[in-house]
Amino acid sequence: MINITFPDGNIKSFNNSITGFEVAKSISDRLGRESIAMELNGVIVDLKTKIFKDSQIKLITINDKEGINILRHTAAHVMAQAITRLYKNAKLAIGPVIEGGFYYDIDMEPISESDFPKIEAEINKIIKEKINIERKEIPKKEALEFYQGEPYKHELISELSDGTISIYSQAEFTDLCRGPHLPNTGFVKAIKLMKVSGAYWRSDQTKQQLQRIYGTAFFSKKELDEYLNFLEEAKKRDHRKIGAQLDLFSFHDEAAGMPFFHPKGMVIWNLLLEYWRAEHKKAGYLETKTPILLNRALWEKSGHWENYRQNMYTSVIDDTEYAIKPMNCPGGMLLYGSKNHSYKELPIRAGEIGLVHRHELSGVLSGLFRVRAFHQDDAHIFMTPEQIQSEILGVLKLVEVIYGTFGLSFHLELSTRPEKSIGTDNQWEIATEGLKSALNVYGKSYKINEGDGAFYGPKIDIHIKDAIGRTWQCGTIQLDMSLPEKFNLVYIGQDNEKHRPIMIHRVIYGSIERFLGILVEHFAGRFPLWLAPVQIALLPINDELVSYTNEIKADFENIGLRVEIDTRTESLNKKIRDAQINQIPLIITIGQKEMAAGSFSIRTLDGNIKFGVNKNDFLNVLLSHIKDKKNNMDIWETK
RNA sequence: GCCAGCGUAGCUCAGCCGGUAGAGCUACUGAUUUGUAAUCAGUGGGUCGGGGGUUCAAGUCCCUUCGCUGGCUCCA
Repeated sequence: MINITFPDGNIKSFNNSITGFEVAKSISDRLGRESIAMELNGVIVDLKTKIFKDSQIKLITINDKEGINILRHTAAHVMAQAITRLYKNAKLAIGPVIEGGFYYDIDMEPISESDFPKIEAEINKIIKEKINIERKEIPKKEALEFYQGEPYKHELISELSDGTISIYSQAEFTDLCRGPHLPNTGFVKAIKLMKVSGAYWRSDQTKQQLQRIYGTAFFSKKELDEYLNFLEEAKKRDHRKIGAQLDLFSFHDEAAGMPFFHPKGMVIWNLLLEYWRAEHKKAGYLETKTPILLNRALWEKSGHWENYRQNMYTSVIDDTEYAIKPMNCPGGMLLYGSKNHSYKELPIRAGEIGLVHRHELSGVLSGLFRVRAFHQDDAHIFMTPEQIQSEILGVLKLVEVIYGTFGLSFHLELSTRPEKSIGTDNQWEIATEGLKSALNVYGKSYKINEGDGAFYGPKIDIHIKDAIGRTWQCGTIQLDMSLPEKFNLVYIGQDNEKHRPIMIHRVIYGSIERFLGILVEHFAGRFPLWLAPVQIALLPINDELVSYTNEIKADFENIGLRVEIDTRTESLNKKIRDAQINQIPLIITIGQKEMAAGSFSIRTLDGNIKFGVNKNDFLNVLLSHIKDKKNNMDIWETK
């Protein structure tokens, strides 16, 4: 007899070599049906694993978080099985679980999404068959022999340490796998192939290109549908689509990856910068501007010519080579170096809305999210080592204020020294500790990415979370120990000696283009009043009211509101519809009643209408809503 | 840059096995003067992404090039 301890502390006795499944069934039929794996003494294993000694177990059911990864892992096997049935020459590489689903890299003839129905039909057949999934452990030697005809598996196994190797079989299909897996294929209730793309074996361009087939799987059709709805929702928010609909920006073949901003897009752009400037001024920043085109000698000095050359646009002018800046920092270094600095001046916080160009690979361009020309809301802070902590804290506080205004929450990640890096151990120590202590004082928990820092210094990355839960890295704070050295930047200390300043690069919006794109998706095109390109649509209900409505328009414009009047000879319904489609937050219809009473009927984007609103009451509410940069669309809400 | 898919009017899309391009919306014109999500009628608008080829004939087939989409890779 052995004793099994459950998470709630209960202990039950069972016969030796009982399996997890039998334990589950002994508790309840339902648990027997819904359990798919178990945590045995802290390790997640198959439900069929036999238990030989007193153990702690936690059953994992289809309702547990761990369950979904096991499911998707099995789903990847089921997909691979279906493909090997349909494509006899297919050679399997790897098939991991990823966020939102799984993929399998397979060496096979190129396929397209039109092949999916056929594969899915085979997958569903395998699921219906409820094929038992068996784990076997065999010596490495035997595994190598078994996978003689599968070059990728063979390579993977040969790299494993000697000893036994686990393989999983379901009917004629066997795959090298650590596991665990579902008890049988019938547990995969809802599976869908998502997309296919090329991927290199081991991500190496010189190696064989494989077909990477993506899929996702859930324990129920309902969850799958919910997930597909989420993707649908994300698609609806696509800034490329909304940007065109709302006439914010466009792209043209003549300048691939370089956005053109339309007047309405520029309204948002300018408001973002206006706000940025106001907050930075409060935080003690100065604003600077450096040229876009700088000669080769500068880029050689900064190291970009050597390290970043393939991303830089270059040109020859009067026999001299020039490069269009991909980063603002070298220009910023020249600015600092253009005069002497005393320790009394430090910290110097020099902001720059800098236009940079980077020649990104054609395949990676994507709307405003990945462009070849963009503006960074850059700033270089020059300081003494003692000021690191307070300066980092200052940036974090600014980040909090600015993101908060848009209703974006965020989390922090610290990246430390990578293998390939410059600088001394001591410098890295000071810099990394400086960042850490600032983060600790700031008090928000953060994630550490060991070895993920820039070659010139450690950094803090700031990831924001949008309205539908997606995260985006926007802000970053990078300590740079290299550039001040290369440009021989100094300040005169209290000791009357020259000292090397510590420098940080930091951005908050990151790329203004990209941040604007994120905001489009975050708000789904429904910008809060303070940001809306057009805040109010004025709709006279007939031609006789046009001149009175124009007077109101002039009044509104005089107090700084952005207003459009719709004088087309269309029905009121049509005008309302168009204003709503254009996401104009407030629609004011002007009829004889309003003109007589001097009041407004105000319709908001949610379709609610308030009739007979007093003009001054309305303006008071409206102006304070805008001034406070409120995110809620309901201007009548007081908080 | 690599793989796959796509590119027809300002927008969304149709166009079969090759036979010489079509709808809705938009724009414009006219009528209608509208009370909270599409009034009616008419007119205009396309070197079918560019170049080359096959063919009596190419939006349709082939090659090439540019761009877009999804990935890979890169970047961080």
